[in-house]
Amino acid sequence: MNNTPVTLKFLAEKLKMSVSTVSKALNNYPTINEYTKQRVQEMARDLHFTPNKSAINLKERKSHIIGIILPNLLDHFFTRSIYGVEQFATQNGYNVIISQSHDDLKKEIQSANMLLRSRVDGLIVAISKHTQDFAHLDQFENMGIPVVYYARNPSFNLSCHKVLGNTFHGCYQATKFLINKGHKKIAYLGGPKMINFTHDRFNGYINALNDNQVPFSSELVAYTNFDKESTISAIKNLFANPENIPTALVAFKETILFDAIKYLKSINHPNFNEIECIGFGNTSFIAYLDSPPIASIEENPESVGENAIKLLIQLINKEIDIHNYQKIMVDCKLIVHG
Amino acid sequence: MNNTPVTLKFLAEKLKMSVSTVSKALNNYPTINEYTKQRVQEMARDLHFTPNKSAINLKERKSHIIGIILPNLLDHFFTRSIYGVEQFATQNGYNVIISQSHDDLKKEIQSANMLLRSRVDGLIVAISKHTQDFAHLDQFENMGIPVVYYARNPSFNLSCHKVLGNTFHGCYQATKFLINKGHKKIAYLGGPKMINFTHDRFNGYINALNDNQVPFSSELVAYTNFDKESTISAIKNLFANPENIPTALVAFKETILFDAIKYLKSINHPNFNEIECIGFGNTSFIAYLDSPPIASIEENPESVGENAIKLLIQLINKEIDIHNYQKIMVDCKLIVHG
DNA sequence: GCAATTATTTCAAACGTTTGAAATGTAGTT
DNA sequence: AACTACATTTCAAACGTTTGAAATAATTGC
Repeated sequence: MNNTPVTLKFLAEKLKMSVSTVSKALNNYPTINEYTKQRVQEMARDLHFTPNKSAINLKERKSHIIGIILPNLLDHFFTRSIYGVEQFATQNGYNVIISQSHDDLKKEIQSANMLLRSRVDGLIVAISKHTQDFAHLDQFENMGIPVVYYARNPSFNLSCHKVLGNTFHGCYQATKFLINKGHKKIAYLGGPKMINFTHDRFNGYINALNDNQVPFSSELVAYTNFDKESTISAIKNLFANPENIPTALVAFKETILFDAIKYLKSINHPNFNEIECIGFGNTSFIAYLDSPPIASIEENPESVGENAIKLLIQLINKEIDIHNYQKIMVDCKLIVHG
Repeated sequence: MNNTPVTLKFLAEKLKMSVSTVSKALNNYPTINEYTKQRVQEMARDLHFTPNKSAINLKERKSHIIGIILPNLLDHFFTRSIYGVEQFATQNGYNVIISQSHDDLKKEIQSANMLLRSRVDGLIVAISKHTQDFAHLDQFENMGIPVVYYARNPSFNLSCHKVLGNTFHGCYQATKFLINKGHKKIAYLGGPKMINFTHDRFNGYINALNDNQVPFSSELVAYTNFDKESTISAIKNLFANPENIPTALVAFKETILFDAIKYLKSINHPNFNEIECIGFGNTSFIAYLDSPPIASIEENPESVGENAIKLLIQLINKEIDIHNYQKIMVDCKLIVHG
């Protein structure tokens, strides 16, 4: 039980030398005598000296902390993205503080202010569904703290750094895959219209249809807010016209397919066995479904996270100018199951 | 673009008063004149003054950071537990740094050292599967930093603070529920034997059998390491003796039931439809399974996290002596589906 | 043996805040 | 006018580190 904390001063007194010698010895300054260094380092080891981060932070005017604001840790996209961030951050001497907004703007503002008070050296943020005003995030750049937007596209904010999945291309690939399998009636089940990706993905879908001379039908497009009721009502619409029943389905998100498939099964839809589905996600759980999607659009969240942190660190180190706004697109990959 | 950071000194110069007056005005000292306070607070607001946390931390000899080491963010138990921690930590002015060990002892040691260097004010840890030596965690207590073990029981470490699910009782309840439904042949599918909970849960199972005069058969007990192969081989053992086929199954973890159920279905087991399963977990996914478990043992991870952080903060505030080791058990709840 | 180098150590200020003690200002009392 | 009693502000040190400049010690050359 050591009451006196082991500081440089403490070591210096023990060794009967000055604080600066001790500091320089530990930091391996060339002007310090080898023998002195040895003595200091030995003593530091024996007494379990750990430099006080707060003091260093104060001196260096850095916190060595990177903040992440994201909607939710229950969504595997985000937890997987953290892997990419964490690893590279740690390697570069940064700690990561994660704050969840729960897709609530108020909570996002709170998180931002909290991280600002903590004087993070940089911020990575996946904005909430409802973020249209960016004042709480702009504060950071105004103070010279770089911000990288990732995973969700802040389209209202033109001047910012972004790392996004190439969701257009992912949806294009999926649609093309279905076309190649012979499908002519492919439905698109989008997410909430206020999420930009909904439209990017829709464009991927449309382009794939056009490029392959498959006629587009507006009856084959519907949107859901992710909740079960909304998904079922969208599905009802897609299957409303008996003259125009889809045989395949591209969904904004794999998880909404679960509700969709379950519903179609529950009503014993006559064409149920023909319907082939693909969604964004690649959840490990689909292995357990009786009628699983035939493929998944893997978004590579780890890579999205890794790109975000790499860019952020370059910005922190001023290797890239903070106003030289970057946009990085991370490719998706179609994973065919079975 | 403000190059000069807005500090107390900066405000003081602008206002032509001393740094200490500014500081005290912002902290609402009673000795400061009301009018002065107003002027200072107004100026602070206008110039977006944010107190420098590093300086405060240095002064207060606190980091206002709480570390969490846990195996994995992909496991919903842990992500849910974070909800409980985060909320209460934030309310008390603490930031949380989460570090994943990936159930790897080396990584856990690294994380511990990293958090020690960051001089966290307290640590919450769910140990890795392989942690038997606690030197890297004992460091904290030796420096007077309290540690709360949670979610996973560090049975090799007798003197420590613990917050654990009452897993014995959870398993007891589940077994009893099955008995009440008329089952006589209830199997127990445990996790890896090196995890203590495996045995606690087994004891819950056994006690429920005994208390209700259901005979025990060692043929109805098997263990898995969580991976698919291991689970299937355990299931094969449980169903090996045609004279003694189980009609119900209590599993260490809901997710292993997925592999189990899938396997039984795949081999078209004759009694498949009779078999009723229960596991620890309560995953939202089970809603999408065709043959879902009939009930789940909800472990209340949020509550486990909340209890851990509350205890930790009491320890930090010295409301409880660091050597007065506490053990808190959080109840499970049986959730019957359908 | 003494100046000129060079090697090594120490000084002192700074980072931004807090806080008890000391100083100053103001008003009230006699 | 001198004194007390407050109200208010400022001083100064401290938290633990870093780092350029200054001081000191040791070594070399002549």
